[in-house]
Amino acid sequence: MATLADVARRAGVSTATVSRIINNSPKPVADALRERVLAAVAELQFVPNANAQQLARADRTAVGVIVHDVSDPYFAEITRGLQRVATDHGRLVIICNSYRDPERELAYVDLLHAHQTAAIVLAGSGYVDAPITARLDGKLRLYQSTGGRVSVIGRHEHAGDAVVPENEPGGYLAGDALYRLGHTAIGVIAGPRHLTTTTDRLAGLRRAAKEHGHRLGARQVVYADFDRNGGAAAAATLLAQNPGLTAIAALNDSMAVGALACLRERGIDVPGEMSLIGFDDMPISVDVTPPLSTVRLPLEEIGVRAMTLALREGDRDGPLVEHAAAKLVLRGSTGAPRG
Amino acid sequence: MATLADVARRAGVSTATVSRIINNSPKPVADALRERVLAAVAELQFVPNANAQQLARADRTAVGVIVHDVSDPYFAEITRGLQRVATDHGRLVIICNSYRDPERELAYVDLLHAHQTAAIVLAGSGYVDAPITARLDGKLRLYQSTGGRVSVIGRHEHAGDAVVPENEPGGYLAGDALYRLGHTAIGVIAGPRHLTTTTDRLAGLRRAAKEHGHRLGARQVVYADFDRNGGAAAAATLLAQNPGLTAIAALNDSMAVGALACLRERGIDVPGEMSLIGFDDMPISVDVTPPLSTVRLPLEEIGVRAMTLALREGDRDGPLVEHAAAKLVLRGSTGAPRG
DNA sequence: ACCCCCTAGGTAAGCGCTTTCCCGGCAGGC
DNA sequence: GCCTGCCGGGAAAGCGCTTACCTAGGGGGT
Repeated sequence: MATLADVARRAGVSTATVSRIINNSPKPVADALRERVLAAVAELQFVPNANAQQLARADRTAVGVIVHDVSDPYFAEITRGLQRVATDHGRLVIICNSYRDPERELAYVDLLHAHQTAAIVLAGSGYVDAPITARLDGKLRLYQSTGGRVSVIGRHEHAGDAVVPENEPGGYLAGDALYRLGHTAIGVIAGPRHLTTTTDRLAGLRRAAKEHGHRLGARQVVYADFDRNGGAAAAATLLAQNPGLTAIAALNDSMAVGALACLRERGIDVPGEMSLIGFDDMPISVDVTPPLSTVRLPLEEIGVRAMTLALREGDRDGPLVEHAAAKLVLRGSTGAPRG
Repeated sequence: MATLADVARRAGVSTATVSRIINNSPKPVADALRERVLAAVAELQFVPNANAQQLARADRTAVGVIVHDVSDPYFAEITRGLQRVATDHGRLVIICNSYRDPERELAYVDLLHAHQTAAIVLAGSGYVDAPITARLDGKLRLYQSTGGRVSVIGRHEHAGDAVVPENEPGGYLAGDALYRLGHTAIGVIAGPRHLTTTTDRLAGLRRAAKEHGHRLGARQVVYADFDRNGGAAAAATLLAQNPGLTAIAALNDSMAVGALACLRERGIDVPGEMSLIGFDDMPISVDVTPPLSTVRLPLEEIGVRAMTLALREGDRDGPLVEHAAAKLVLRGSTGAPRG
């Protein structure tokens, strides 16, 4: 492990000179020296210790990202946007998966704080639980008070900037579309109860129901895990609990795909006998049969905007909140109920 | 930004004592003091500076992961396995996306080296280009010489441990299956030319062709970008260049899905008029219509094994190389050629 | 010819921790 | 009652860098 001092000794100069050269600081250095030092760096294969650099400079370079799970396409797409912007700014990104565990999320905030990251981006961490939210908020504020920036994707109930996807309006869009088509018996495949993404989207659906003179009864809503198999199981439950069902709204596309598989298995034609609508507009939605009607959220763009906020200089104008609009995308999985 | 010294002052003890307490070092400390210090830590909301800790301790904690793109389902699944193991070991994971750019990959190796990560896991970085491979190898060796561990997913041509997916045998499996069904005019949608994943899988396909008394001509192989749209475009090219084609092998499932979309668009029945086989067995493969025949690679398990290797203590027995077997999965997208 | 100032490089003081070494005091053994 | 040994705690030396400050020359202006 060659150090700066080794290089300095080798080149016969002081460590200050070496430091200046490798950081190409504005201070002028004679070409001869520069060459000699660079040669020494190469010979010794010197790689500066980033920890020492950060400590000495007191600057913050990397940015931390906490998501539920990068392997979930929803977060994968957001992450892609986050990464792109960070990379453009020459920032290293540290990605942490919380796996929807609030405690793990809290631990990661501490960790990223301890590592002096320049910013923390939280994606998808809207918890219904108030104590959790308060603790998270406390940690984030502390982090901010030491100079860190925070940017949240989801409900804006934390310190820091936010880009909030229109989940409630999106839910409304889905419900409204179904009711307009003439459906009256609608089943909902919801996500985990403790996430605001679930409660918000569901609230939108309920608003649409009300507006059309209906309501969603307890057995019309089944909670699942935001993944394909959860969706398939929930669809089965829904079918069993609601004999006259003509439409299903899933709160994300993964679950909708699972529901579709369940329906196919039972020989229920979509959209002939059952309409199905998803949420998010994942890339795969267009490739299933029939292609999935859904509510589109500009995920990658959300990531881009969140990282842009996280990297902006100065927050003199206080926290910024941006909204990302939901848009209805009608494809082949929805239609009017049969006669 | 409260520091250790602040806490010490506040509690009226030396920094050494505070350090011992927060790290609960084996050295005994009187309970009264401990309480006082802990109280001070809480009041000041002290969060230790991880950079300073790493510098002082000279230990390595985080582990770095370099993948092409986490938002690609292939890498998402591998990453999930990597993460799980790392988390179980209490390690922070730093994920870096190289976007298949060798230069960026090299830069990331330096970066992770500089940050004193305990290990670097490289996923998917098999480049056909020899100079690139050599440079990568040089950097990895240097990193190893300073105590870092390296673990590679893919061809084993680097220093360090490796888990190598059986790409060539997998390609053979796909080709063999097609020829056995009676196909003779087979088109191939390959990945980027500069990746060994492409060349290895293609080599397997060629071996199968040869064994069955055929060969793959230049216009039977089209290179694309390992993504859906690349696959769709390649399928169109293949169709145009090979009038009598009865089967297509795509070198990954994303491209196969794209090809499927292309065929559907043109009203070509799968598998009636055209058989299609993919590679990887992505989660979505079972949800398209018809479900995709493919070659399964245990991706998450590959991730698990790679991280396990990366985290193992001591390498007294030299680098370890493990293989991950490919397995043929026949579903609905393949059949015998029509009459 | 003198002075001043600018330039190139070195010296050394940190950055926030950890840890070795040392010291004072107490208990126990003889 | 004195010495030994142990225990709790502090002082201080780093870890590998950066950078403010200082110094020694050398060139130009008058």
